[in-house]
Amino acid sequence: MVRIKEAGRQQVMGQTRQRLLEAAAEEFARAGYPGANINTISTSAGYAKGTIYNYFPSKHALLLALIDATAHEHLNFLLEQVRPEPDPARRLERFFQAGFEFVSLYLPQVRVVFNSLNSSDVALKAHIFEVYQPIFEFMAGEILAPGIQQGVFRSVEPGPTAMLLMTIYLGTASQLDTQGHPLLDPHQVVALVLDGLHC
Amino acid sequence: MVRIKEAGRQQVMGQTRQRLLEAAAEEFARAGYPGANINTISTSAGYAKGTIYNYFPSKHALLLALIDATAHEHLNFLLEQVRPEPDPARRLERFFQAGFEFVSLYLPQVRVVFNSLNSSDVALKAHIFEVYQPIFEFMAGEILAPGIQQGVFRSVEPGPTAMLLMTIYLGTASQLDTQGHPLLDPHQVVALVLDGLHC
Amino acid sequence: MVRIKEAGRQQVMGQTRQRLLEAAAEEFARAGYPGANINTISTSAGYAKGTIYNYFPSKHALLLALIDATAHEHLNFLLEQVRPEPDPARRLERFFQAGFEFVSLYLPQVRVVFNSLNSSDVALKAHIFEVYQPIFEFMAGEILAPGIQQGVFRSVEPGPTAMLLMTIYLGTASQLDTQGHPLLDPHQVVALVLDGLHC
Amino acid sequence: MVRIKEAGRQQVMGQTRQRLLEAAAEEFARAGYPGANINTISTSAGYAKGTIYNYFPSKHALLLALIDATAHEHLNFLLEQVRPEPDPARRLERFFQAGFEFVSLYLPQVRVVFNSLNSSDVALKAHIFEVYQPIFEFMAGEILAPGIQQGVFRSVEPGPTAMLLMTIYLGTASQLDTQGHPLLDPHQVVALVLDGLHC
DNA sequence: TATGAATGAGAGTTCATTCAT
DNA sequence: AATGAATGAACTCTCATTCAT
Repeated sequence: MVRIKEAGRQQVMGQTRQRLLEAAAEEFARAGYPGANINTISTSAGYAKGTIYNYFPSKHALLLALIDATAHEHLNFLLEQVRPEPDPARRLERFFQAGFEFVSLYLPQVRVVFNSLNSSDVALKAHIFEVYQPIFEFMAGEILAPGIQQGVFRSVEPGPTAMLLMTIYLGTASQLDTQGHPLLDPHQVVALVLDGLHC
Repeated sequence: MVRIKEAGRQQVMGQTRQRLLEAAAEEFARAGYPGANINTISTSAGYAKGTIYNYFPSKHALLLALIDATAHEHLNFLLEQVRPEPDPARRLERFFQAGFEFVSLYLPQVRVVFNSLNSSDVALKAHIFEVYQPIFEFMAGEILAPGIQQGVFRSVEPGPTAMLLMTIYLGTASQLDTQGHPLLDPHQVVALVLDGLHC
Repeated sequence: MVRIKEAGRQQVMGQTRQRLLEAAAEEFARAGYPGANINTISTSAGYAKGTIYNYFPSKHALLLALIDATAHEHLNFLLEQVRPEPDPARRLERFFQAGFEFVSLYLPQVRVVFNSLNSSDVALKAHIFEVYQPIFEFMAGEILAPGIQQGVFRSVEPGPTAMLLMTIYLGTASQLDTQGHPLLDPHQVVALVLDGLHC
Repeated sequence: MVRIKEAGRQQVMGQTRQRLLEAAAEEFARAGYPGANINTISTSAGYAKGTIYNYFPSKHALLLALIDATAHEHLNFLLEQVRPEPDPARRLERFFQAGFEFVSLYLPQVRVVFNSLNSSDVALKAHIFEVYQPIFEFMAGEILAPGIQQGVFRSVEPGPTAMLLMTIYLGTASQLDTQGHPLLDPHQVVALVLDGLHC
């Protein structure tokens, strides 16, 4: 019985936490981390001001938690969409397509990550690189390396090229007009990148 | 005599304004606009905290002035470096090289512009697009269009492609390690882009 | 139970608000609106400086709230003291007596209203006239008009005369020496005014 | 020659000082003493910010100088207009008429004096009473006392009654609508006061 | 005498955080 | 677990005043 109660509480807590993270993404994306208002986050999630401190010890911890959760979702989404495709060139294409789709589904979250990446907080950037490491590795190890080996891609260095592609991906996908639609067509971006990589 | 005095004062005012803009670039780049501290800007420029308000009526006006000045320098620098080269492909190459060089010379300024571009302030983004319009036009009208006409580049639409290249340029050039060196080699970026554009 | 808790909280909030309004009256009266220090108000009410912003969104909103509350008290006090008296001349007498008494009971509040009336803020003056309208109407409609009808007062125009009497009332009642005692005897003022009005 | 130069300088200084005092009256009347901006005063008088400090050592000294100059003008104006009339009742009438006229001619100046009188700065109020003493004495000694002696006025105490009348005068004369016209008709005020004083 | 760049104390206001309920 | 009144450090901005020219 205690166990059931415990489980119920955990579920409630999980739901509350989830709502708070979503509201945090919106607010951080809207105003930037320093300009974001923690009280606004809590109330726009439907709770009182103090509630958020039952889940996150500080504003900064909230940002980190949000980044971690986003990286986790990001990776899962990409792996799920891209891995079924065996061909390296098509994988790269799918990567960009799925990536653009993820951005449109999780726009505030991605903007928070992307803007944090452009901040000057060294520790924060390091943290993001760390949690995004699996995606870099996936790009380098499961897309570029096989493509080069199979003679589909030019013989580039997988590491720096993965960095370049990720930079292009995040930079282009996060350029949006006022309605939130991408300024750039993912196909166009993919075309340019693929032409640049093909043998 | 009055004229000389007047000129002297203007020079002093210009110098002060210049110093304040430089300090503002550093601080905005370091902390982002909402996190930047105006008093820090003024004092780190060597003045008392109130002095900055003799030159810029508000924090936001300071940001706009900084962006305008940067766009102006940016354009002049690129035109001066790129226009002497007649060949479109080499022009594009020089554009990226000069662009990366400008970023390394004016790193904080560029970061401010770039981060502002990723902010959610619609009016601010519109302003940036407006003052950067000449560079877009230069890329579209004096690099891409002639290249396509001369059969050097594939027949892409100059407008959107200029946008894409500018996005790639700014996105890659502003990725820097902790020492301020670019994470990505401009040659590599240019190579990818040129291969993507060539016929 | 929730209800009781809710009621308790409302009471606390009401008490805090009340204390802040009293402290505001003192400070505004002492230094005038532009010279008043909001932090002083909050701390002299026994709270930290930020607390006042939980109750009033700005210094100006605080002034308006204070004026409204004062007008409300002012009207209630006068009606309660004056209405029991049926005779118009004695009503006028009681009006001045009760008015002077109110001023001595709510000295800072009245000074704030009176000084605001002498400010150059047109919107503010209009607001005061609006919230004080019921007292003007009481004077014109329930003192002067019946008095004229009953042949006790000369046949003056109730509207402008009410304005004149209110001006004299507020002007004389708010003239106080350094100990806060009125410089002028209400009886003397009433005598002058009544002699001026009698047939 | 030196003398002439000296005289010329004095005249220039007198003119500048005069302009500054006029601008100060406008600004103090508009915004109240604490809200008034010294730089605005100097520039709206046609000088640079610093100039005013060549004439008045501080903002407060400027206020005092303005009050002194106003009291001086006020007294001269009233004496000149009222003394030619020998009859006490008509003197009182002229006093109010001339008083209202002075207010309309020197509106900002009078408002500054009147508002200063309603401030809580004890020293300031004492100063005003001191410089306005001659007007009080004129009212008591050259209007009320003769009127009582000649049996025109009721046997009131000249001192407090002078205070009452001055309060009524300043209070009613300074009530103005948004166009700067008096809310109250001086004839009406005089009628009420005279009826209250007559035997 | 007039100037205006520079100063810095101090204002109004915001908001991350605490904690008693 | 949720609340929201209270806190006070820190922020943007104002402006009386100084002083070298």
